[in-house]
Amino acid sequence: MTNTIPRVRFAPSPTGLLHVGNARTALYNWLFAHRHGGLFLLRIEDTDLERSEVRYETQLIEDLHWLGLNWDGGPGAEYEPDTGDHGPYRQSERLHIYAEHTERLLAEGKAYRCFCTPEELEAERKHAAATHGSQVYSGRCRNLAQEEIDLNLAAGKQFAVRLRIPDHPLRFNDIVRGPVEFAAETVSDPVLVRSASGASGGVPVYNYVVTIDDALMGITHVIRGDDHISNTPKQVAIYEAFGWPVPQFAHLSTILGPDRERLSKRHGATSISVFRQMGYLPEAMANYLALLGWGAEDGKTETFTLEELVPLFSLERVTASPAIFDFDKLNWLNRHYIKLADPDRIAKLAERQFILQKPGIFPLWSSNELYTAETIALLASLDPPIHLDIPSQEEIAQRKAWLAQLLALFLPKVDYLAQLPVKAAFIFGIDPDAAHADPENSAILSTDSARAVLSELAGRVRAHTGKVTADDFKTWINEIKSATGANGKDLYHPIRIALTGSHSGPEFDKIIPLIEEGAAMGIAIPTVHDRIEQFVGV
RNA sequence: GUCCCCGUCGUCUAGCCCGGCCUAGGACACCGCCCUUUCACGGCGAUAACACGGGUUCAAAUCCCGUCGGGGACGCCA
Repeated sequence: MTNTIPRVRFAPSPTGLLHVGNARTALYNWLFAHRHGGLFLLRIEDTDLERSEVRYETQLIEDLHWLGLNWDGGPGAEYEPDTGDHGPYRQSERLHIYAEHTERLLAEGKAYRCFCTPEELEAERKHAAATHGSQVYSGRCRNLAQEEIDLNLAAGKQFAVRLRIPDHPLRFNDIVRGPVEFAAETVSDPVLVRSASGASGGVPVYNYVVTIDDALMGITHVIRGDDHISNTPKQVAIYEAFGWPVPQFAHLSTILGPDRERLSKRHGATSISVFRQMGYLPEAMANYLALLGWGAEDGKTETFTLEELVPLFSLERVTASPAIFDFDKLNWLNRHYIKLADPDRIAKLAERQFILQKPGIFPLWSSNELYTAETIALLASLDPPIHLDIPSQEEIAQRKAWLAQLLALFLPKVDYLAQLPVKAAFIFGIDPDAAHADPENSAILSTDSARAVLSELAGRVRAHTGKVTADDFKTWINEIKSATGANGKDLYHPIRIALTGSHSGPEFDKIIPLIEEGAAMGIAIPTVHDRIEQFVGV
């Protein structure tokens, strides 16, 4: 065989949202292809007609693109250099191909018809579990006489097609784990094609089609999850039956939750689209996934872009042991990339979180610029005219500047963007009763000094007219300091509680303008005056 | 139960293939200190691991065997 370029594929089934484990598999395939100048294909494994849904395929493609991955063939590919030779890329569209191959195996005696009913097989399995434990198919239909087969067929008996597993050990090379060998006796004759009854009747089975597809698509390296290891000997037998070369395999270890069980929804977010909605950045996600089961050669570098990853990546360096998904480390990377990211991009994403969590604060219009002056004028000139209540460019700019101020204060406090409205909640008002009731707060507020500080503050706030500036506030604090003798925490804590509901938070210099300017531009925020009045009134 | 895979700090990992440079390196988290009215950010620092038992060898995290522990597969699911 001549030197062909490596060809890899990611072959998900569209039966649910893209799980982080599969996303990592996709990423490693992508990295491998790019590292070696190979081709990366996306193939949709939709042979389970009952569970496959188109919307999952659409979502899958979107999630993969979001992560920064692209592919050279398959649905959503940017270009398809070899659709003619290797497509289509949905298994449901390849059924005729599989049928031809089945005929061939049957004719050559490498596969046989199995007339066992599901009930019979179930009983066999139960019996095996109770007695010897090895749940290998008995091979009852393996060597039926031709007359018997004809008789069954004539009687209209349903049959599945099974592969005859050869009697030598089945071996393959795993780049991550080294050579692996299965004794023939431990491998069941796998069903290749389902029997005719049922919704998926007559449809070939995953293990079979995956092998045919991989072979026909010229896949040289099969990179997938390690839950497929025990399928591999069956697939090797299929390659052999057809006389095809067996590709290299690389089985990636499972991703576990903190309790060492397979990562699942009860551990928290597991779907790429959920992380995305929570406000994780794709570069953080990709970087984290790359690190889960792989490490750079220097043993030190941990932050990379996809482009930086490409020349460093190699399957030989992929870890064989299972990895526990560490949300803390993901968060660290996300914070890291939030700091590096273009502020406008973060602002847009942040705004979306506010729109979803605090409707009315950032009306939808501020996040898009769809309405140009021309559009507005055109609509107004119609008969009857349509008037859009659109704020001016200045107003929009104002709000953006205000958001930028807010982000400067709260971005350093969040792990992901959905936390923003929560961390900044006090800006939009506090519950004075709850603030008083908090045990830590009430301890601070119960001193005479605190009472004096707040009454001094209330007096000054009442006497003041117009916007309170950061300088005003600073002056007041100094005055209160000399009037009451309070200093340090005794001085600042009560004031901070009155203003924000908590004794800790960003500096007054930053909070005061944010509150006052926000209120002035029409955002529903209680002013400093209202806050203090309300708080001391309780 | 049978088969397969895996086992270095709490977590992700470097080192393992090609024994000595490993009194085992980095990162996240945790803890402490500094900065700071406070919180966060940032800076500095500390604690912390070769699953266990046998070999082989002058020398083992590294090679061999066994034990234990964890995970996966055993479907006419993918």
